[in-house]
Amino acid sequence: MSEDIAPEIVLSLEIDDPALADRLAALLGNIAGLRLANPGEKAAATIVTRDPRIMPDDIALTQRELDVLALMAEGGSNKMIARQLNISVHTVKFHVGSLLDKLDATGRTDAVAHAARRGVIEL
Amino acid sequence: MSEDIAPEIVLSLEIDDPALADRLAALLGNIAGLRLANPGEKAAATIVTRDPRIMPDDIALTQRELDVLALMAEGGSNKMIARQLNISVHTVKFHVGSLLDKLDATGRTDAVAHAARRGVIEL
DNA sequence: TGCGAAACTGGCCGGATGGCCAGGAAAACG
DNA sequence: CGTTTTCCTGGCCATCCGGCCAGTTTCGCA
Repeated sequence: MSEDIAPEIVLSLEIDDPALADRLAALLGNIAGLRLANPGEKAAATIVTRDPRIMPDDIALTQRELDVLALMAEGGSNKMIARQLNISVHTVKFHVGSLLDKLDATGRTDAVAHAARRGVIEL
Repeated sequence: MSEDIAPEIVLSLEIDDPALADRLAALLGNIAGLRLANPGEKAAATIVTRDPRIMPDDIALTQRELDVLALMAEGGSNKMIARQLNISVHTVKFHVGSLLDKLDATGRTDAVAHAARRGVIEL
């Protein structure tokens, strides 16, 4: 009988789907040694949905665009990216333009943010 | 269409701390309507640890810098940010400069990426 | 009361960025 | 073979970005 301390594990929920969130909350609501976090409370762990938001086919990124995008996320300038990929700055600009278009972004920063949100890249 | 009455929720664990992972696995192991994912199995949700990588005090961001940073992450240009915050473009540049310095970033895109990685902002 | 930090503003300028134009080369596919 | 897609390159140019200089105001705190 280890009746010493009750190391209650606090879990927080970050689930978009309301139905799933409700079911999880109901299942986890009354388990000994486990508790759901109150709003604002810091939790030991978080339950999240790992839904890789799927990219519509019509805005699928080409391999080269993914290459450029990855280097953009590392803070690389067009010149640096060009050197990395052994292509000209013009070509980098071309791919960046396509990325801005496909990701519906206003600039390279927005493009990286959008891509990260969609799970296309991992920061 | 025969729909299951008891749609088992499959959860996967992504916990670094072995002790915490074990305790969670034990607690969640025998709950009706809930199951832990087998290796490779895709889960409805994932339990992760949210370690908010703490920002060293010497590079703590001021409130205004956080304001600017948030708008940067939305893809805002200096001009747009200036309008949003009712300050001049010069002031925005001033804060952006501080952010690049504190976040050790080469540009605004890199700054947003760094901030997101450190958990300073949420994309 | 004085001092420092934060916020704010300005000018200047080299370089980066993004949009537009126009093409060429190679591979896949019907 | 012709067509499409992807990748690649160039020029031109308006705008944006970021770094440098210098300044004022406001606020909290010693």
